[in-house]
Amino acid sequence: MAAPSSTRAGTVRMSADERRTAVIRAAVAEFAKGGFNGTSTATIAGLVGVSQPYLFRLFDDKKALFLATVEYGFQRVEQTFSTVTEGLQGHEAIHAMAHAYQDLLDEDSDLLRIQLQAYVAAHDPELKPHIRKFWDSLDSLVRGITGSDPEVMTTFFARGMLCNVIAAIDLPRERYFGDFLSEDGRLVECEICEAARQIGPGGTAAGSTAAPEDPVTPGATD
Amino acid sequence: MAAPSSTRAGTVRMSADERRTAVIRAAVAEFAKGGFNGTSTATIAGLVGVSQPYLFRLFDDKKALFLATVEYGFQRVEQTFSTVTEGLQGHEAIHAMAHAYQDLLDEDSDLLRIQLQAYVAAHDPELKPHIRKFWDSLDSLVRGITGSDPEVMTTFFARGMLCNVIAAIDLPRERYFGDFLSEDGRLVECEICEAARQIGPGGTAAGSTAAPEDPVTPGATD
DNA sequence: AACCCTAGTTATTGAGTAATAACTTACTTC
DNA sequence: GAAGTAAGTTATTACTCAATAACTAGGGTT
Repeated sequence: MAAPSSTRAGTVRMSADERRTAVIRAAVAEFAKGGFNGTSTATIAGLVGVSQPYLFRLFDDKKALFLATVEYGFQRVEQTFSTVTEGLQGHEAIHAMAHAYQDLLDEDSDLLRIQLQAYVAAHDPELKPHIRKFWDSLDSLVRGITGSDPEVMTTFFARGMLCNVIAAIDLPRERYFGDFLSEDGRLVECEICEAARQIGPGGTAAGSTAAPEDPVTPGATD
Repeated sequence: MAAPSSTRAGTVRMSADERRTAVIRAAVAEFAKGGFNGTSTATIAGLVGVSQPYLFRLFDDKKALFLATVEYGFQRVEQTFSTVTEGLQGHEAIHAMAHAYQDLLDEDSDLLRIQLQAYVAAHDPELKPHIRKFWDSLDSLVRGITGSDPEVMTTFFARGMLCNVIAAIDLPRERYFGDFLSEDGRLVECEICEAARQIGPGGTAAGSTAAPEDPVTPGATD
């Protein structure tokens, strides 16, 4: 295993794929803050320690970079859902997902904020079809777990969007979700449960938040 | 009543207040599309038929213009809620608000989209306190009607945020709300009803959508 | 050692954009 | 009708930013 060589400026030299991954990771944080129009490619490049023009050899243009970043964000959410629902079904699985998503408020609010950024960026006709695709993918995943129960689907996504807004404007989470938390901070009862209980085995969910695997580099040794 | 005189370029001459109103109305549409960073002051100025520098005599800077526009958007929503709940209380009032908000999807989706734009713009520390104030104002209004019932509050705002996203990425409204519509297109049953029924008089709501008065010019003769 | 491929750089351009300054035109009022 | 005030303009600045072009350097392979 050759030691990674470094360029003149001290930057470690990587394969294009590795660099792309690094860029996307940094871009999540920046785009989550500034959105598509409020984030410069120079800022992202600076964050990963690479020159601004080099970004355009890794990505066709800014939109491609943005889309790759948003896709990564959605994938991480999907992976979180997949992880926390492993071995669960029906009510318990839904409960676990809702719980996990709310926990992202504390653990990785960038994932929530970049979703909102994606939605507003969807005004661009070039971006919109891709962003709808990401949404649909998430919808499919959840739909499979809820059994397409329309009430549960609506409530689940509605509450998710409220989480996103809470993250964006930094509202205290307890304002809208606090009453469903027990003293250990875990979600114990909610309307999703109410509806979900009808479609699967009941009981108190054993939902715990798993640190989501990174979908950009499936087998990466960080 | 003197006929409005026109300037050399054919633009009608207005009082500063009237012009500010006109600017804000145009700005709603533009900011709803492009957001704070994606909308140029020149575009807005062009839309109202005024030179770009003149905007800065009507508003301190771009942020002030944006905030005035967002405030206007929130006020219109509040006014819609006030109008449709007139004479109603409890379950019926909540139902009417939920109904009215969903109807904005078809009637004035800019009001929903500019909300999302406000939320993402709240990353700016100068804007955030104002935007939270707008949110809190809306929260108070709804809270007064729900009697602060936490479950209803959460469900109501959650569904509202889902509406916003549906407007932004142009999802078919039926996907998440369609099952609660009867053949005449009106909302007939939803979870909000379920929860709301507990806090007020039951029955089928007679909610209808009122065209909201314009809060920018309270007594304007358009 | 000559070649080639890939990672990366510097320099530059051209367009867009918020904001300022200084000027002009119209209405009002004495 | 002169003077003041309020509405609006043109011209300009200082800056940011995406994207291109052209160049450099490292590491294999033959």
